Amino acid sequence: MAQQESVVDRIDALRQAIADHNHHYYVLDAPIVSDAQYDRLMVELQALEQAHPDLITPDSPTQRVGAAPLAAFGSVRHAVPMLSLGNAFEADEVSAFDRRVQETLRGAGMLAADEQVVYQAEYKFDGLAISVRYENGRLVQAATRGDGQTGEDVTSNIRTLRSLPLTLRGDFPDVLEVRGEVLMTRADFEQLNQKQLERGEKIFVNPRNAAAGSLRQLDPRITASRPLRFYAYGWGQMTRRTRTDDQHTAVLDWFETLGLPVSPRRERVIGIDGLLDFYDRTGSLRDELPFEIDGVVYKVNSLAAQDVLGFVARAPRFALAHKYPAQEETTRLLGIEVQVGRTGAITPVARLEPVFVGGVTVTNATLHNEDEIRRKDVRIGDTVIVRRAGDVIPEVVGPVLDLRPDDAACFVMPLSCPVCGSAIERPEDEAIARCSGGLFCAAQRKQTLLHAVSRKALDIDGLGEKLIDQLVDSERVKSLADLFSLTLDELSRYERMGKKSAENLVAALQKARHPALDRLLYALGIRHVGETTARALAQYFGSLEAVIKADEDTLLGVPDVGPIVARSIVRFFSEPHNLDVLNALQQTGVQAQAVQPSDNKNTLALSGKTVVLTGTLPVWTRDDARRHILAAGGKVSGSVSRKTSYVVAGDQAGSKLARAHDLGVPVLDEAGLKDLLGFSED
DNA sequence: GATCCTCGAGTTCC
DNA sequence: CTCGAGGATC
Repeated sequence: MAQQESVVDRIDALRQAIADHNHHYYVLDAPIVSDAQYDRLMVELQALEQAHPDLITPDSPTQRVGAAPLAAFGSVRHAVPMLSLGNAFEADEVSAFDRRVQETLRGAGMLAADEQVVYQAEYKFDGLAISVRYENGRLVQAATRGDGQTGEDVTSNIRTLRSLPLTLRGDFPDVLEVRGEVLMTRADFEQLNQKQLERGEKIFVNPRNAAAGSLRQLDPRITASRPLRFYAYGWGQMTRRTRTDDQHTAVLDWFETLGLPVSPRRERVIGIDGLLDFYDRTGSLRDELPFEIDGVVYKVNSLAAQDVLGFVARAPRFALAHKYPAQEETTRLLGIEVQVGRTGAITPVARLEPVFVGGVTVTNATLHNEDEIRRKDVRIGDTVIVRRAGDVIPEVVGPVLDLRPDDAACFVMPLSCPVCGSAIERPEDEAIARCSGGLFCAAQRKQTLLHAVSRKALDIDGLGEKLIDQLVDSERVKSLADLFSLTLDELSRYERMGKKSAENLVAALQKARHPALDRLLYALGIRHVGETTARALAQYFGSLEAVIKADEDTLLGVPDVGPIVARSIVRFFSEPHNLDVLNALQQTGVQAQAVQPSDNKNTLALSGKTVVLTGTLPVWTRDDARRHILAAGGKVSGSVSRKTSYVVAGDQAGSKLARAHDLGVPVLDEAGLKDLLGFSED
């Protein structure tokens, strides 16, 4: 008997401890035991319950994953309807909302003439709205929003969320319907997808879909394995309010004392200025939050005032959702075309039904390569999710499988180049397919020319895609050298070429006849020779002739040149066609400026240092900063590593700054960089 | 041989 | 910016 007693006590103690640890881990975000210790408690409890099945209760933590899979979700009628919120995108819509609230409250004598309304401002999570019902402190039911009146019964799935207590603590009311959002953090989402990938299961396109998919599992064991969180922001039926206060914020504070995870940021703000300020501050934090939000929500903080304001149709008049421009939208994938790049790389491009996302209308997006299309499983005719996040370049995230039409077609890589008809080849171990036509292919010739005249190469202004198209199509220009024999008169005959434009172009060509050696080398478009390698070659050899004469062994002596790059260079200069072009260039008076192979390297301020730039600097552009660093003997790199000497961070610095902190790399601002470079400040 | 780091190449819209 | 792949390093 006594032994039985102690088993009961032990089981109680274990359950209490596990609930406590869940609370610390998920709600307070401050775990007090290790995962291993937690697991040991759980294992002990399971063992005891197995030995004494009669002691198992439904709110034991072992019973989070309860019964067998469901055949279908039942439906639940909400005791108090789950409403949607009015939406605003623009500041003047928010002003109008605030004005209406003021008028109503003044009319009811609840707001003095010169008084501002007090609001609670909070995140609008991008997840799923859920209502969780507690009776006598026990979790008895959970439902989705559904149509607002009736939702789906997801009780057994919601019970598996460890952040949600199965029993409330403290001074709880008899009946409490907690309203909140189920979501997945970005980090958990990434991890889940990683796991799905390893197991060969389908990956989710974004945290929201992952959360929705996880919650809509008929087998709660699957839901239990998914890292879902819950944040409370409101309530439905509630038999008693806090006795102390009559404020929205106070009710949520009270929820916290009941052990419920409450929306982590809720500020009291005053008047329209407070609202818009919160919107702006949150907007600049948005990309760094651990979860995704699609806006913020404002609620009149006084509950008495909320009652007075009441409801219109299906939305409360006391609350408003202020949304950020969508970073993701869905649209239709009309087709997949291929582009031919300078090196012959065949890039599939998605043609999209125009869609407004992230502030611009997107019609095209790269799909990178065949593997990428397969990995994302996008098909022509699919409804796809398009994202245009912090970075500028739109991206097809993935298909909405539920909306896939029966006739959706897979992309097939063409066998021959759409421009020149040459075979398209893809080496076994490479991701990229290439047109084998070389410079026989007009697309490759055009891209090669565009590359040669680009800003970082010969920097010839006034030679855009349109003109190059015409020059190449008319066969007037077959190689880089032909550009330099263009005359004012013949240029004027091309479309959209006025006299002034033609003069400008001829002047730009004249200026480009004496490029720095590294620019010329880069302009030639030798495979594997980019800006950095071109500079290294120029430094090492000093003249174009020396580079042409160099054999593979000599080239291997150049920093950052290995066998593949060396072979590529030798091959380029042994190609008769390329030598012809170089001769022709010389004929038209193009002569690279010789470079002094430098040896004063170690005397400069930034010799041997690697600097990474991130964010927007207050005065200099990125390119200014780059040039100054190079001039001081430093290198500029794109990614932060342990070898990075400094990170120069400007406004809106992102992941690189975080990584710098992680690795203990010194961080400078623009002024710090200028100090280092010996610029005087004034 | 593995791992880390850096470079090259391709990309969208206005 | 992001990938893929070449080069350097241990």
